[in-house]
Amino acid sequence: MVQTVPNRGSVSRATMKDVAALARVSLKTVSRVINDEPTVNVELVERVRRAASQLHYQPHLGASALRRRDGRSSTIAVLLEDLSNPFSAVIYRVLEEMSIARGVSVLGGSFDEDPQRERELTLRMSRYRVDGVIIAPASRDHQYLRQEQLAGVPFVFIDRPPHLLDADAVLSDSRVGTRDGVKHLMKHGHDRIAFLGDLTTIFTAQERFNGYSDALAIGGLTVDPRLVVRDLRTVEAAQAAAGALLDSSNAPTAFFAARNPLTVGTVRAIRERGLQKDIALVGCDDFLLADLLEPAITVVAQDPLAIAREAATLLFARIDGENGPSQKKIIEMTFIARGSGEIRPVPSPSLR
Amino acid sequence: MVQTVPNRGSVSRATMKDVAALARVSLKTVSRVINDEPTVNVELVERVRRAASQLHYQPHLGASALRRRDGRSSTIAVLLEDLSNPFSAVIYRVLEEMSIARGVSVLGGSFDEDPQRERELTLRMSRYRVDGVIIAPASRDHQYLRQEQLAGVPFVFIDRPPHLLDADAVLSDSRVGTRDGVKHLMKHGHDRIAFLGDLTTIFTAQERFNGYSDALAIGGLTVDPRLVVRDLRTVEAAQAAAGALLDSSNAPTAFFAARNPLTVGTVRAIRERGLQKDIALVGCDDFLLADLLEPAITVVAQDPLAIAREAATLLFARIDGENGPSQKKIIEMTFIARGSGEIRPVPSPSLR
DNA sequence: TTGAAAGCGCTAACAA
DNA sequence: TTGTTAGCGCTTTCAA
Repeated sequence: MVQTVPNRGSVSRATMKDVAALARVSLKTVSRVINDEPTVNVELVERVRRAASQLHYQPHLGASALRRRDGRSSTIAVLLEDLSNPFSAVIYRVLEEMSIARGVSVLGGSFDEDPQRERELTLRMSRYRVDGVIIAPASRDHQYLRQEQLAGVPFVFIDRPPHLLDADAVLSDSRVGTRDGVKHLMKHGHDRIAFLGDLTTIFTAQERFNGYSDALAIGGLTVDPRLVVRDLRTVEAAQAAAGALLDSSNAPTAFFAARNPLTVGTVRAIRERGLQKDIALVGCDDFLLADLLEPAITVVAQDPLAIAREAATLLFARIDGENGPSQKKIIEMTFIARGSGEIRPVPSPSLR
Repeated sequence: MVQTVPNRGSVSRATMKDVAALARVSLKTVSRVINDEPTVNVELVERVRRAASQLHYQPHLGASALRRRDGRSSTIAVLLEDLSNPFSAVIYRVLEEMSIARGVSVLGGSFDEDPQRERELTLRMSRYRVDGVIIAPASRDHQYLRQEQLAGVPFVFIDRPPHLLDADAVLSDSRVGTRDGVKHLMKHGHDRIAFLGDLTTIFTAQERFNGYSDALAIGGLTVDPRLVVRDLRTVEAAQAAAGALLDSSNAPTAFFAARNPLTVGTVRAIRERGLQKDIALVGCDDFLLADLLEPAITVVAQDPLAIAREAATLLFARIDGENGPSQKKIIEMTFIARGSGEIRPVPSPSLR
């Protein structure tokens, strides 16, 4: 019954023609039954269904898409920075869920902040004739997508807005979120707050830096460039940068880390030096177990679930023919105080 | 230049025919150039390339697949429990990476341990005529995939083996890994070790329980059913179960948590009671920040990277025509001592 | 080396 | 209500 050698390609799949022959009806009648068209005699429906099931018939979506007027492939593309990072993974999962409910499958892609790869992946998706695209872009020039748009493919940008292209977008209010996070530190007496940021080319990284500047300005402080380190990508880079700051003669009393891995790197640097009770820290983006660290990490959290839901809603509306002006949805960030952001500055000039 | 209203569907895509007309060659010559067939005059190649680029031509993979002999869709399916959990996310990401390198895209799906959904999703993938499938199944009967296999679609099972179906598999050595983890606790003086496990229907969950029994047997101990709680799915459920055990009259001195969320739930229960210095814990599966908790969590780690690499290698070999007997690859687990597993039992009979 | 004709599996348009 | 014919965009086959 169960064979030892996987039997490959020995049997070809049944087609509508085969089903039609077995059910003794025309090809078109099978097509009608498969597509649930109501104008078919119940008896024939029954006969076709039986034949299809007997032959294990599975419709060929590609062939169907090729011929239909709308050309729909029942596929969307979801292109994110890195599907293995928790923020992206949650977004992907929600999009998948909402797509499945519509009978649509998801082609996924990651491009790690590489604009060149973004372009390649996106244009590759066009070869699959996806019905729509949700993208968190790495590049800052999206004119190359214009042709796709003209061909009728809707794009929804998430996390970062489109540049030189008119398209829907769902964004977090990073600037305000960061501003509030930094203000929170200032309220607790800090005036030497370091900022660790991601690539300056990334929209949200820039927004977060702006929010940091805003907060300082509101408090009558100015940005001290010696306390700002940007273009950090990894836990290790952030750990090194935070460590160097802590070891310097004018060490900060608090950190704002503008992205998950940078927060983790900062925690490590602070821990290494045994300063976890003395140095304050607010992170951007929540992460699993942030509440189990000691002290627990205060963060400004994005809402990946809400972002994904909004994005899917916008995309499917476009796919269904909505063609009003492009929409921009802003999802607010949430401040979560847990301990690390409520540490007051240690009065002594030398911390160690 | 940039319009206000996204222009949808106003322009149709260029086809090979259009490119042929512009380049003043036949359709077939365009096909040859697009497919990099060597037998085309350089001058014509140049002309076709120019025309294609001018028209923003993108080949239609669906149409191509429909006609070609091998019917390849340049697509594989990756079906996992939940793409938003870190273990799955890493696997997905690696598979995506290896696929892209071959010019193949990935259709993803999650089915949350629901056998019914597994079946629906997998059969849906068949409508896309995917070239192969990588699956971490929820069900224990995979005969329904037989037809797909016969139609030439290779399947590679990961994390859990195929049942009633002959197919390749890449598995972790959960039983041995767990056994070693539990033995480690016994070596540190524990003889009342609780086991928290996932759904008993899940292969790996069963294997891990067997490993636990093995370790106890080797040490001359027997399984105390009052210390075993299974069918736990969430952090909250594990937290409640671990808490109840800790509060009981014969509380364990150590825990083995057979899956990530269960480990986290156990940590929470122990913390709530201020017992983190008294109760030992070994978790199955590593997780981010396990080393930053206090105490840091000792785990038996799987290697999702290696699993994904092996699985992709097997799958692509099958796609390339390899048709030897089905393979079974076992990936060893790694023991990582970090502190929580090295706590010795507190001598006093009442811990609190 | 290049091209013309047929047809992959399906749906649109129309006829019976 | 059912069937026939044409053709979606491409590759195969075969002829030039």
